[in-house]
Amino acid sequence: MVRVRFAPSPTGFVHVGSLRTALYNFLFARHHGGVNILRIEDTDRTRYVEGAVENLLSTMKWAGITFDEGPQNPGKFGPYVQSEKTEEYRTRAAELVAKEKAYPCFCTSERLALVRESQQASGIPPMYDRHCRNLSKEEVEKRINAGEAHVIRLRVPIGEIVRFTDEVRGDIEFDSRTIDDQVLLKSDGYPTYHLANVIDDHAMEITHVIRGEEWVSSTPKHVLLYQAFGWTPPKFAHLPLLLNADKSKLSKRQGDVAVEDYKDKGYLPDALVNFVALLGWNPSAFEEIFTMEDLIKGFELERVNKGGAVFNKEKLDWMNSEYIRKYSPEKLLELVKPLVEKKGYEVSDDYILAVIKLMQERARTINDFVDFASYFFERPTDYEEKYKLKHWTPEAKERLKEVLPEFQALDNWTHDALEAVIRTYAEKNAISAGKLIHPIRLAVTGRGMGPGLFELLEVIGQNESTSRMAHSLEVL
RNA sequence: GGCGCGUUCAUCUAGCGGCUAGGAUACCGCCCUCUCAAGGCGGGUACACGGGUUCGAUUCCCGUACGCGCUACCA
Repeated sequence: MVRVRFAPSPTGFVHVGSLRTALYNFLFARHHGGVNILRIEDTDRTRYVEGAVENLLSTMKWAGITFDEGPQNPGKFGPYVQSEKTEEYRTRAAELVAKEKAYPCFCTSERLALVRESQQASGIPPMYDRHCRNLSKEEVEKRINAGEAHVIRLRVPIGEIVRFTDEVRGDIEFDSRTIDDQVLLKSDGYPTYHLANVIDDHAMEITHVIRGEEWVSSTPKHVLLYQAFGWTPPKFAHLPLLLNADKSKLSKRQGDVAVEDYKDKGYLPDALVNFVALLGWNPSAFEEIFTMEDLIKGFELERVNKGGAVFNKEKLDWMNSEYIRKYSPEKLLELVKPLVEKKGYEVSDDYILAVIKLMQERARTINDFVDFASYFFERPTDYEEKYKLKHWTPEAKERLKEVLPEFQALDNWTHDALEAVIRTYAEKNAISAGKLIHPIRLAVTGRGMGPGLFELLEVIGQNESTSRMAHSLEVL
């Protein structure tokens, strides 16, 4: 039975890279009919952020990623929050000390800093100098009894090659002399990631550890821990990193990295999930739009790429617009309506629906429906300069002045009727219809692009449209 | 610096010894057209480099270069 876990630290927002890791775990579990587990790794009390867990939960729900076991729905392997089981980590650490696989270390952070400094100065790789590795039992006991602060470190064996097989990268090996005597239990009594992670993965019977590439270097430490405990390690799969445009690890400094940012900007969960799924993995040579079911069906660890993937926002935009086009107007209404209300526009659902139908093919995000197309909801306050220069000529103004009464007098305000008015006028005056269409678009929307003018006028309505035209003739 | 991982168009990728190296996004033309978008048609751009192995390497092996990750009592 496949059992995988997503194990984030509640330190704030959910990174899109974390979203992908969570997604791959989810897809893998579902593909194999296995169990997807959520575990909160909150062993660093200094980085804990209030509300982060709630935010995580709602983000996962938004993205459509579900968990079979976790803090919200505990299975029999709980607790699923690491800070709730510190006692066990301490017991386990003591067990390793008793087996001489780990040892107490009394070095102060000041001494550690000094050691590191001098190592770096002389060009030696900065590692713990194992100062406390061979303290006598008596001395250790004495100092502990005296209440001296200490940590527990892993006693890394000397002269061994530590190997593991990565499901996406193949065999990887490390010389144990390059592995630090890692701290397992901090002086505050909390475990480090390495200890807690190994204990929990074993306790929760995790079969596959699917996580980001940044963990490759610490995997030998984990392998050593499994050995020290006498446990069989799970399989490891390290995912390629998500990258900035400059190929560095995707970071906040260079753009949006929080899933919440994308949500707020009007991206659909389906689109973001689809997009992020394809960063590092591809089920097909031709298709690119996949439902969650498609993704589950096609997901294979073997097809995961090794190289990092640049998070290419333009492609996300394209994918998002694909989804917007695919959705029904009614479904979009549910998403657009809250935005309309937030802006304080008072319009009917039917009105919003009409706007959606005109904008659906043009919108890249849900926010476009109210931002980009704001002229459906309020009179434009500024007019696109370039377009104005080109189309708002004295001649155009004269012609608009001439046809305006016809618009005002029109008794069936439909796009057909509107088109007839404009085309007839154009024909009569031997000008192209565009000579009238462009200035009117500018007068009514302030913009140089958008849906067809007749449809647009029909939606905006006779009163509002004609009043905007009259207004423009005065101010422009 | 040390260790590890990686490298096909600008970007995401297909390719698992023999292909005119395919698709998508972006970009550029043309068509459609009231603008934009969509759609249709077309276009340019890639196997990091050097050695092997082989009848034949994008594909296998070894180097080099470059990039990235890790190098905390953070995860």
